[in-house]
Amino acid sequence: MRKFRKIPVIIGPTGSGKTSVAVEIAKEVGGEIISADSRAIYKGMNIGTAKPSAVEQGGVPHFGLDLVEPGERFTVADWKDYAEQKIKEIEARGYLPMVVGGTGLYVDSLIYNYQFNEIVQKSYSDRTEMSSDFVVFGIKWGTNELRERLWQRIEQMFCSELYDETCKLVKRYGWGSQAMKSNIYEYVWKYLNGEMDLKEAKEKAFYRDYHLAKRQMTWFKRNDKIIWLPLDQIKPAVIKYIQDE
RNA sequence: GCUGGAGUCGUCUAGUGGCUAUGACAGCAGACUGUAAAUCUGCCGGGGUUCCCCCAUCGUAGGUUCGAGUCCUACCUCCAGCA
Repeated sequence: MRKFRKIPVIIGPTGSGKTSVAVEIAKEVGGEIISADSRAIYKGMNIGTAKPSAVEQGGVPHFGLDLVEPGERFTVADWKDYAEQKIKEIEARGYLPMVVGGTGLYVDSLIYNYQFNEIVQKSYSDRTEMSSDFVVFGIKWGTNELRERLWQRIEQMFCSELYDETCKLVKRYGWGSQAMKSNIYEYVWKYLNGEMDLKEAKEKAFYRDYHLAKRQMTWFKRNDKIIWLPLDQIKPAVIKYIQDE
């Protein structure tokens, strides 16, 4: 059994290509993926959250998907406990845990070992050094390239499967939960109801995505230990890092 | 060609004689340790010594007025209707 010294973490804004590159790496090094994504935890939200499909998972075990129903309470603290548990389990089986996702708060709760015992307002400046158990790789894109990718993704997403998914979600959960309101489902629904034309719905969905990507980048900028690389250099860099250990 | 309507920031928009030209979207930057794809903040005509100061600005050019985005005249552009 091989013992890895550090757990690779792959982060990046939405639409940066985390999922596919992580799966490729996992296949080569015997990895299993823990998703750090606050939307992928919800059952029934698949296309609209760009959750990796069975095909996209490519046989690599994924954790952190479909944990709760929309509207159910699931906090950072819950996610941190879950992720730590999974890391132990995966390592016990002799595989490499990989943390992959764009929810900065989730990732930081793990790599900075946030304590949630008591509810105290803390800030970024209060936190301690990043844990040496992890190495963080960030997928870097130029503004225009990322915008183009996000737009392409929106164009592909708007299809009958997404419409079906939206209708099911609305019927089952309504609009009460934050999970529903925060997504592109709102615009899909308005389009389906004739409140927006297709162009407008896609535009709004795109802006929501892009704004999210910007906020994610603002968050990640605080961590100067992140190794930023273009998408096509992530895989070789991560594999080299693992093999050199 | 005639008649009517309209031209305000990248886009849409408020404004009908009075202090500093609204608001939204987009854009930029930032905060954020218990639902974070959430929530929240600043900038957003140009320049500077940036809690302040200077200059510019509502299609263009004039005019009326103490004072004009607002009223008047001409011209330009767009839209609608009539020819």
